[in-house]
Amino acid sequence: MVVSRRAELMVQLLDALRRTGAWSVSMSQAAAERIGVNTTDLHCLNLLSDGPMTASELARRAGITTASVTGVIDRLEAAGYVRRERDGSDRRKVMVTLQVQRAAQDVAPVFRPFVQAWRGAMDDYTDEELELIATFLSRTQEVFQSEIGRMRAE
Amino acid sequence: MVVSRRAELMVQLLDALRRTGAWSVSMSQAAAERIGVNTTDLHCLNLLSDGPMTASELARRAGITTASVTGVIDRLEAAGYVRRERDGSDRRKVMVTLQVQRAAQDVAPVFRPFVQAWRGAMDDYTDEELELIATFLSRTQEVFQSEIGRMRAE
DNA sequence: TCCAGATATCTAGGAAACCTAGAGATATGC
DNA sequence: GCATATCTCTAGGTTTCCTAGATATCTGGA
Repeated sequence: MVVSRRAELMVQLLDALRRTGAWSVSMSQAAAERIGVNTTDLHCLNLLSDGPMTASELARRAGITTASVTGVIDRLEAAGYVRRERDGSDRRKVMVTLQVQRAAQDVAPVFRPFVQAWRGAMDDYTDEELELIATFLSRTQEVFQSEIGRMRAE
Repeated sequence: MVVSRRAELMVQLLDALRRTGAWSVSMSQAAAERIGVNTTDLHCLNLLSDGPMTASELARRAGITTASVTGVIDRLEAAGYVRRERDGSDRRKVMVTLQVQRAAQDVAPVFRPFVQAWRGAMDDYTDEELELIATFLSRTQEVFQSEIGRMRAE
């Protein structure tokens, strides 16, 4: 059976995406261990780097219950990585803010060697090629986001 | 302060990689829930799709202890997703083999809508562009692999 | 050949993190 | 003003993970 070059490429690319995801999980585990937090807590720090959010929203985005997120915030706050404060306009809400300086101080050094190696691996791409890749990642993110939304809705 | 276009692009790309990793975690959670396994077990299925391996190697690659992997294999075997068999040449070893047909039957449908949507998002890339992206993912994987190795070794 | 040490997996028991259920505090709309 | 809804937290149970050590098997040297 003849398979088109295109179809072959798509299978190959999908496989690469799957494997990259697997390696990304391993990287998170290794980094979390170094930093001294668990992988869920590190994932939450990652999400919080998009900006402050309420405890509920963090729970929703992290895929855990609001009961569990209380523990996550407790641990991250004790470590000094986040700040918890009541929302002024709605005092039921708890805004969780990443302590950027403090978190970067502990997290950045762990990822620095990776980032440097990865920059090196990107050296021979042209700016145009990097833009193409960035767009690819954005599109992939969008698909993840909408499909996850659909999966959770159904 | 003036920042080069290049440096800006790298920061942007690194950020895209970080976010994509975060979405990938959410996708795994949502998929695992649908399939009816936990995320560790799904991660192991993912690793086993590279081919059969011993219990120890699975533990090492998944980043869990050999004690924990026993439980993982127990659950996956009970669900019919893997087979456990003693290695003929070294009877201490347990080879774990993905039951491809059986696993695909339950796992593929969960990812099918994502794959279709993602294929759609890739439609307007040329074959050459897809090859570029595939190479980018391979390189990124290699960096993950070597850096994780280094992190665990130190 | 036999045995000591190494290796691979599993079992037992405890710790960590997650979940469900519901309480307490605050907000909203009639 | 009060009933209902929303947001976070607490309490208690479950699952999954880990550490420690048991069991089975292999390897190499006496």
